[in-house]
Amino acid sequence: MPNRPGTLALVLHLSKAVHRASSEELLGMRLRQFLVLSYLHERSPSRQQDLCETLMLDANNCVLLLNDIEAAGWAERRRDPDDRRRHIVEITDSGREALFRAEIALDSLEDEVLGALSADERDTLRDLLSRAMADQPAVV
Amino acid sequence: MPNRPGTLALVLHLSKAVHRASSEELLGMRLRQFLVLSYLHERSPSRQQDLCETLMLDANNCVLLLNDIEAAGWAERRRDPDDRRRHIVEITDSGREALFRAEIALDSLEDEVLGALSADERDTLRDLLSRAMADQPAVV
DNA sequence: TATTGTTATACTCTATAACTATA
DNA sequence: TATAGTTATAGAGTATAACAATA
Repeated sequence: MPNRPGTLALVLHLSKAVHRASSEELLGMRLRQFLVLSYLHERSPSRQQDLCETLMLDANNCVLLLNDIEAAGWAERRRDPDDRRRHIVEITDSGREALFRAEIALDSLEDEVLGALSADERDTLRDLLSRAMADQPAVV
Repeated sequence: MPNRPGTLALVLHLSKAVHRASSEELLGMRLRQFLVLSYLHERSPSRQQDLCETLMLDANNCVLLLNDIEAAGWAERRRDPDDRRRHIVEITDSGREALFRAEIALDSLEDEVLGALSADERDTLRDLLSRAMADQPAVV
């Protein structure tokens, strides 16, 4: 009969710890907004649909999130000329600056949350998580 | 300027993938109930307060969660004779059985979510996560 | 007076369904 | 008819404050 706290349970707990440790005040934005801008920083312009799927957001949720981000001036949406039903999302210079500041803040938060691990161990952790995520069906 | 998806962002994404992949139907209980029973399986009887702190649950949230778990017959609460303000929580045989079935289900889910990693790599991941979690301030 | 647990309440996040426009 | 995005609405999860019982 298994009993040790499983790997997935640990992932859930650590995620909760990150949510608790992060605040809008610290990042200058909400955590979910940060994740969107991080995505856009790597792939911009990007189709709204791809963004939603990769970040595992409901279509509805995605719209509301992008509304706020666009209102903050961090990204812009425009119609795809090839298929006017689609939206193309692109990060703005202001968005990159906000993202940069948030990343600095998140680095210090990472020191806090992963303080028990050495630099090498954090690299290992990151590599393992990255490969696990790449295999997720929802991710494009 | 940093740009790679950070380790913490990966933790958040993987956590979301776990939430998405798990269902009450699959586990026979809710994910949050599973986490409580897992805790109790290791430390039972346990003070309600300790349980709340370790699982990073609000006092309120903890009460509601334990209400449901107790109603399902998976755990019991009783007053602490030494301090009648406190509650002692103890898992029941029925709770252990339900936990066991859920763990079996979660194992297959782990295969799904961590399918990209070898057994050794999963052990490494579990070790790193476990040590990171042990260092969290909220955890008793 | 301080603490543990509970209740009441509201807020955030997420999910479902119906609607608009484009194809 | 089908799809991308939006809107409206409800549900789940979480947080805040007031309360009761006990110390």
